Amino acid sequence: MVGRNLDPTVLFPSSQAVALPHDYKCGASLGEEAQALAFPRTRAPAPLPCAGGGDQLSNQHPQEQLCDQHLRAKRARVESIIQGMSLPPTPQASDTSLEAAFGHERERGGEMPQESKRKPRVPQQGMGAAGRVAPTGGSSHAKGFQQLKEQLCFLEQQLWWLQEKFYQVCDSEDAAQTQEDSETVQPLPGKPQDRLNKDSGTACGLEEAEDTGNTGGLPSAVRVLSQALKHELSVVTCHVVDSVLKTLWPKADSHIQKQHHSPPMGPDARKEYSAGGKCRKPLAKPSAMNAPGSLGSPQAEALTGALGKSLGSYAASFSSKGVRKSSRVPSMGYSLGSAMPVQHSQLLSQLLGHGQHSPWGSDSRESPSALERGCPEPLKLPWGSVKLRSLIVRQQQHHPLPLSPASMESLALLPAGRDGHGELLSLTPGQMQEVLTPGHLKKAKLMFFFTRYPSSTLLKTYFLDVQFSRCITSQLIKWFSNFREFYYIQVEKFARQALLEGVVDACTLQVSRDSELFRALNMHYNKGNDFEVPGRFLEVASLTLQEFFSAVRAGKDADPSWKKPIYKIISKLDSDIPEGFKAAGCSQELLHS
DNA sequence: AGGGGACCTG
DNA sequence: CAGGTCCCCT
Repeated sequence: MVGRNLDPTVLFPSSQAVALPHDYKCGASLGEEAQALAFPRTRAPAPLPCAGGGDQLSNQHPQEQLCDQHLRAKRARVESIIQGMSLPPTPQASDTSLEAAFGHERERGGEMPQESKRKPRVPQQGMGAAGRVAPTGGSSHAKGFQQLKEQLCFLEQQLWWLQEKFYQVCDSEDAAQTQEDSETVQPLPGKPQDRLNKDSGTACGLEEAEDTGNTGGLPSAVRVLSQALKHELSVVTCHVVDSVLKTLWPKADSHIQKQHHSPPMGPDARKEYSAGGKCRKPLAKPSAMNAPGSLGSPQAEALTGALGKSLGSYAASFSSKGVRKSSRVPSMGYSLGSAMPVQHSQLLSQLLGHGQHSPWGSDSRESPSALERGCPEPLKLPWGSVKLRSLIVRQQQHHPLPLSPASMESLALLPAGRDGHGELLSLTPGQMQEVLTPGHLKKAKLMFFFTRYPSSTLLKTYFLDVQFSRCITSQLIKWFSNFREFYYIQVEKFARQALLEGVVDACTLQVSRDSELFRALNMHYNKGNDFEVPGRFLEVASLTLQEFFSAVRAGKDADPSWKKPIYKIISKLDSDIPEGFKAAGCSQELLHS
């Protein structure tokens, strides 16, 4: 499936839509920035109304003064809103200043050419507390707070985007009016700061646009439209702000407390969290992502593992034993509290008519269950994407990039490391040791239903996602050797049992799907019974049983190598393996099915 | 499930 | 010698 890679332009297909000024600052730093950007230098250089800016103001046209005052008042309101949103939830947390928290982003902002500032800059919800390398000791408390800030930032950016969206509509209407300003101001095109400050007063519907004079010259119909749109925008904005305050703060407290009482995501905690992922999943959209059998889960878990392990915080695997038929809700264990921003981004996307194709890339992944389709398309990625994925994971380790939960999700869709747990060990260059995973084992077991004696060349063609080495090859060979061993032991056991039970005719020994022998074999090779065992296997098993029965009855088992003729017979009964097993990543999916 | 050794074979 | 098989053991 194309589009699963992590090319930013793919991750953010409508990056223009989410484009935010690169130098946009979250939280406390916003005020300063907004001042600088909101007011053209040629006008009042951001004086406070009662702080001695009077001289400059008095030089201005009375109407301009009025306008300035309005603008300043509105700016103050917006700033207070945003600062309020960014305030630390607890006094202890206030020592981590937002300035410091986003300092690196500020630095980056200065280096970027202005046009590229529209690059989407979404905070790393997914990495959050778990995936970030905390430079300063990094107590879990601080991490939690840091993450909250990032969530805020995320929401704020959506606010900006919302406003920009609105202005895309209004721009054409405003063009005539703003042109006269542009002669003195020359604002950068498409800078939301400008726009925000132009219209920030309408936030929460406190005032309407006509006060600002923005719509002064417009025809009344356009004006009505403009006001209606602004009103809608205000309502949406209010909802977002409200939900930030309502949803985030209580959560913040609980998280921070929780983090104080537990070590950062030990194996047990990880398991708990994975299980609890169901509950934390956003309720917003029942479609797509919450769909039972959605493919998000296993890979997401793998990613969770990758991220967790990237911290070296734990080394335990947590292979899911979930049953496929039960509605396995994807457990997006990105990190603490990540569900909320996803929810909001989806909500906003829908509000803005993006539907499933949200700029956060959380496209629907509803699809038939993995085995019905053979192997899922996200897993049919070429090995190159694994490298890409590892690259990104590594980059996130050292230089965390702002990745939204949804983009982390996309990342999760890439095949994890060979081990199926996304261990970074296998992602590090030089140590790119290919390892067979539990998923590969399961795949091999299923393949055993078709072939008992696969050659190494055959194995190579069916484990395309494995970089074969001498070790890998012998490991796989060994697996099948073990499979055969178990298989023959079982068959021999049942053959002897049949003999003891007085079976006379070997031909009466048939292995059916409800026979004990089949159940024993199926239990081992097809645990979970989520694979339709081919009828051919039953025939082979029947024949094996008969051969063993006959041999034992003939007393051939006195010969130490009495099994070898049987092996020879059985080895000729291999059948073709379905092509579906060739799909790269199939093993990953099988592991979780 | 899988490690390891003995043994066979091309 | 490498690859493969079998057997024993944990």
